[in-house]
Formats: sequence, structure tokens, C-alpha cells
Amino acid sequence: MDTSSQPHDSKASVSLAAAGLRLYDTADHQVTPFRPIEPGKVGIYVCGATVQSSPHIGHIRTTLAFDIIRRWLLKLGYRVTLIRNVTDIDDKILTKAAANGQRWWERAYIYEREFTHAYETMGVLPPTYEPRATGHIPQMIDLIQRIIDRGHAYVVPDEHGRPSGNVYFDVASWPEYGALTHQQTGTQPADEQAAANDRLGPSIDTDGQNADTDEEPGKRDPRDFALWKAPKPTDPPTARWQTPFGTGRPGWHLECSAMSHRYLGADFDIHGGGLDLRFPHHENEMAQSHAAGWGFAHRWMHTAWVTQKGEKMSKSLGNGLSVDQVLSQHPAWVVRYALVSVQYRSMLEWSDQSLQEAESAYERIRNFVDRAGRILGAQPERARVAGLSADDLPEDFVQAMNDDINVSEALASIFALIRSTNTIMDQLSNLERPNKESSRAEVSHALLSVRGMLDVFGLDPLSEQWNHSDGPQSAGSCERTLDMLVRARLDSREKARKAKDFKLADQIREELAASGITIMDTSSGPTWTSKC
RNA sequence: GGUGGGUUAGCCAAGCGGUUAGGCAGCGGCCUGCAAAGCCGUAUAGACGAGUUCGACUCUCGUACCCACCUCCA
Repeated sequence: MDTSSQPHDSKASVSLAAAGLRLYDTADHQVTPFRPIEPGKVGIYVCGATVQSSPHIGHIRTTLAFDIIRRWLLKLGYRVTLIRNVTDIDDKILTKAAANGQRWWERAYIYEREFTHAYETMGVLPPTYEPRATGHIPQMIDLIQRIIDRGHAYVVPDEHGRPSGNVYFDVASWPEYGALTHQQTGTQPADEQAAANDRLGPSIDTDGQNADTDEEPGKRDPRDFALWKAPKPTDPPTARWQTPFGTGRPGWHLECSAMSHRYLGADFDIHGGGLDLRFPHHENEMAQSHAAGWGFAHRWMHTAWVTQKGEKMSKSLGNGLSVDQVLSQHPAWVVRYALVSVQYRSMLEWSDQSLQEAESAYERIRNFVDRAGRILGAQPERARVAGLSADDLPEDFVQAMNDDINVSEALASIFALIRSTNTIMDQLSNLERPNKESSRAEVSHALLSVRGMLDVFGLDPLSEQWNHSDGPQSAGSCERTLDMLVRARLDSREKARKAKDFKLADQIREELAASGITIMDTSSGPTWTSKC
């Protein structure tokens, strides 16, 4: 850095490319220029999981989508604060825990760890902070009080006239209600609702429990929603908190308003989540926070589904593919590619073919990276790849990413660079000195660019994420051991080939193939790759 | 019924009012002892109907079909 006169000026690190970033906003259905509230910094709140059961790949898709948005913002030079919450108490956690002889907090924590493990395996950067709902009861009480004080919520009294624990948001008192989705609850005609249920079948979740909503006594308006919920008789003592509004537990929508405010402030840049959270969850969050006199999210971003045979994958439909299941059959890099290679707003059809394509992509990319590294004699340092800024990456790639994270076009520019560089490498051996040097420089630059672009997707094949092992030494030495053994066979094969004993040469190749090793003959001798 | 999204070649999936998207799978070639990898070439598009335009996959209107949300959901 030659101009180090302003080490504390956060604006100094923001790339030039950052000015071109445009993102979709669910609230106004438009792609608009992104301008952070505070220069150089971006605050994102993403609704995380309700940890009631194992993660499926749909959950991971959403998490990955925001991981890529975040990585791009980082490449653009922003300092990103990403808060992803854990909803660790709700009806389903309580009922499923009870049905399985677990304590509710025990169950929540089991699945929280499963989600964390899945995120880590898939290369999701850890959030800046991951708050749990139950850790923020005081903030929720304060928020409810604020909303009550401003006349937008009411406490339902019990039969003795004392606070029952049920507190509802008073939708009628809040004219802005519906600003996000322009929908209203309770307006669906009963017969239509029945028809909808017929189409989808009964609303049964994976445990076969009927997902009936519970009684909500004392509601003034069907649109009103719970900020705080009185306990059911079955709720254990550990699931009850004392508040000025009576004993009970938090309403789901309230949690996110309280936590986003605590960690990101009254105004923050982006609120994200799955498309299904738009209504009522996000509509209600927005109403609450605004009714409390806060600013709230300046932009809403929602990710589309993972589908299977055109149907949304979901817990309630029982067709969720668990992450473990998928990862037992495919490398994490491949699964990540498959989940990330479609723009976040498009539905992503999960199929064998999408995985096969991801596998082919891996091989094509890996072949390129290895070949270029071989020709150059070394790979760029991983730190150098990770340290590239958006301004160092090819312009077409930057434009694609800046266009609401257009990953299809961004991938196209990666593959285009791979192809043109492969051509250069094909011709390299025919070139004379001066041209050869400039071509090598081109290859070197392309390799760095390709890995840098892949890194935006968390897919640099040489990153620590995909090359971890028990210890760097042991991994290296194991590979070296294997390489020595394979080399010995390759040498025998080369001798056979020189002697034109192709029968023996092919026999050696087949032997190696049988143990998962693929041979490629290059102008500089044979190389090998293995699946492991 | 309300709200929103979609329909592009065998499959996945972009941009664009006229000029090759990209990937996977085919096919033909180059390279190779043969492969592999790589490169080059190549067919099959734009749901349907009308309109605007010199020209539309791209704009406008209509029709059909699909999907989601309106109940817990990433």
C-alpha cells in the first residue's frame, strides 16, 4: 500500500467497483443501486433456522446465497456485519421435544449443532454473530413495551383481569401494515383455503403431526399477531418467562426485530431470508419495528426455493433432502457448486443432472488450475488469491456480480477465461522465446483471476476449505507417498511406450484406473489425478 | 378470491430491439500409438395470439399453462 496516510478511513478500502453494485429489493420489486447507510460498512440480518429438525439442502441454499452476497460485498471492500439468528424456541420444538422425550433446549441445541456443522462443511463463512432468541428476552420485553406505549399493541387480560401473557400487535392501528407484500391475513375465503388444502394434501409435517394453529384468545382482529404468547398447559417451566404482560414465551416475529436492533441498530442495510418468510414473518417484523419508532431494514432480499420435480422442498411436505444424505454421496464442493450456480432469486431444481454438471464443472476447473500451475511451476499463494479485490477481477465478472449477483453470467466469464487460457496453453510449446514469455504471463494472470473469481463463490479448489485434513504435514506427506507410488508405475508405462509396447502401457493405465487414478499424457510427460 | 414470480433449444441457464452467452449431454474434426485432457466446428430456441417497429426472444396488450405466498416453513 503506497498511500497509507489514512489507515482508519474505512472508505479507503472500498473498491471502485462498489459504486456499480445493484441489488433487488423485494419491497419495491426493483433492482436499484446499493448505497450503504454508513460508508464502507454493510449490516445484514438473515433469518436463520428454527432448530426443530435436521437441515435440508433448501436451508443450505438460502444460507449459501447470503454467503455469496456477503463474499461479494467483502470483495467490494465493505466491512460486513452479518447477523444470522437461531430460533431456539417455538411450538414445534416444544411439541417434538416432548414427543421424543427430550428437553426442548436439548433438542434445539442438537439441531443447532447440526446446522452449524452443515454450514461449516459447505464452506459458509461464520456469521459475525449468531444470536439465539432465548438469549434476548429482556430486549423483547423492552420492544413490546415500546410498541404498547405507542398504542400499537395490547395485552389480553385473563378471567381475573390480570395480564394473560398474550400480547398482540394491533394491525388496525398501523396504517402502513402491508408495505412489504401488500397482503393481509385472514382475507382468504374459507372455501378457497379448503381447495388449496385439497391440492397440497393435508398439512402434515415430517413427524405426522397436524400443524394446526393454536387458539389465540382475545384477538381483536384476525390480522393481529402475537408478540408474546401465554403458555400452553403443556409448556414446561423452563419455557416460561416472567414479564410485565404475564408469563409466557416470545412470538416468533418479535425475536428478529429485537435481535436485529440489538446487533445492527434501528436502521440497517439488508434484511434477508427465504421467500416464504416474506409474509407474514417479515411483514410483521417490519410493522413491529416501525411501530416501535425504529427505522429497520433499508432493503429486503429473498431467496427462492430448492425444488424437486418442480415442487418446493419443505419440512411440511416431507420431501426435504437432508444435507447428510446428499453429502454422503457427493463432495461438498460439488454440492456447493450445484446450490450456488443459479441466481438466488431463481428456483433451483435439484436433480441428478444438476449434480453431474457440478461434478463436470469441478473437473474442468480442477484440470485448468492444475495444468496452469504445472506449466507455471507454482500456484499463486492462497493468501494472494483471497486478497484480490473486486477491482483486480475481470470486468465482465464484476459487472455480472454487480448486477444483482448474476451468477450465470459470472460463471460464463470464468469459463470463457478458462477456455481462452487453455488455448494459450495448447500453443505454448510451439512458441518462440519472447512470445512464450508473454504467454506465460497471460497464463499466470488468468490463473490468479480464475481462482480469485471462484473464491467469490467460495469455490477456489485450493482453498483451505476443500483441502483440510488432520494436519498439513500429514496430508502433504500422504500425497507425496501416493505420488511416488504412482510415478513408479508411470515410469514403467513410459518405458513401455518408448519401446512401443502399448499392450503393457495400456495395461498399466487400466490398473491405475481401477484404483481411481486417471492418467493424462501431456507434452511435458504424464500426469495423474485421483478422485480422493 | 387476494398478492407475487415464471414459461428460452435434449437438459440447466443468461444478456440483448438487429452482432457467439455459458455449462451439461450429442455429432464432426484437430491433437494422441490409443486414450484422457484440451481446442475448433456444429444441429435442435424463445408457450400461444395480436400490436408497436425497417426489424422483437427482447417493448405493449390479450390468452393459456406452471409455481409460490395468503397456516409452520430457508
